[in-house]
Amino acid sequence: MNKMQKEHALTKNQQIIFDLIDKSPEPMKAYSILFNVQKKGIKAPLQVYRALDKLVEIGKIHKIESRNAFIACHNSSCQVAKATAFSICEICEKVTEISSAGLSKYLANFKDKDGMKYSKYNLEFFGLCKKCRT
Amino acid sequence: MNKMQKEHALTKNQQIIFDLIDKSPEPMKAYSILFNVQKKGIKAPLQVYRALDKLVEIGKIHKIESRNAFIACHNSSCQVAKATAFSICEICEKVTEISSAGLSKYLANFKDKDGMKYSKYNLEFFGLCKKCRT
DNA sequence: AACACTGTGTAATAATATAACATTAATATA
DNA sequence: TATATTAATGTTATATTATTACACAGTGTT
Repeated sequence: MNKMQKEHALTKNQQIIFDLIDKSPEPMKAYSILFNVQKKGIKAPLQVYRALDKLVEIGKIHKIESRNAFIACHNSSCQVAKATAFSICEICEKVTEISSAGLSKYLANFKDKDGMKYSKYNLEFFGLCKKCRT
Repeated sequence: MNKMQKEHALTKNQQIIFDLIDKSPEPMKAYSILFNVQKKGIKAPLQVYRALDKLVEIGKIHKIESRNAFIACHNSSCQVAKATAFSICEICEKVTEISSAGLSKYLANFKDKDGMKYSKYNLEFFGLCKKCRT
């Protein structure tokens, strides 16, 4: 734990929404989040989207782009959301964050034809999970 | 050209929409497509989405998930949309399809912790393009 | 105090995508 | 040829996802 890397204190709305996503076994969609936090006083879509934007920015959650849904980061080293990879089951829609040193190293070092390197990426793998394969 | 691999004949709507996307120097969004083809008799969003779905399915176009936009496939070998990679400039939004044998081989062979292999994936790299870097 | 910055609350609306139903065209097979 | 089947179309309405615009509150500076 680096003291310089101050733990980002969440605001009330951010904390409520992060807790909900973090508890969820599956990615949550914005309006489903909204529905679930209305009893806590968060009434409008914008309140949800603002918290989501911030949580994504600081790397506490990730957006699954192909599903328009959000998942808590389970990659402890992930302070900033800049290099993400997921596996997605096309039947049950289970999503798992992939943390593979080899993969992240390969992608972080990947250069395109012009020799350009990219520090930020998002990768989504699709297939069938163990359960759904049987 | 394999005779068994019949060239998919596009229907009228599919052809109109493919031509438009193919001509476009940048990814196009569904409602922008709709606006542009209304003079050709395509009047409703659903007509556009149906054509887009089919075109994606047969690999003639790809969806840029992080942008909700569509780009024509420029990877001649891409008969089916199952393994895609793009670079996206965060300033000018220029999108380029990456065709790297090394990358696609690496990803096609990637196994997660459970030994699971995925035949389908989508990868989006973010950064600054040449022009925007200067 | 004045200012900048971040977050909040609220209403309205924009942008993206699908459901449901009726019809027509294309393909296949009896 | 007839008929069954599948894929595509046309249309209306609606669902889902996300942002704009504006007013205000808290915190930390200068």
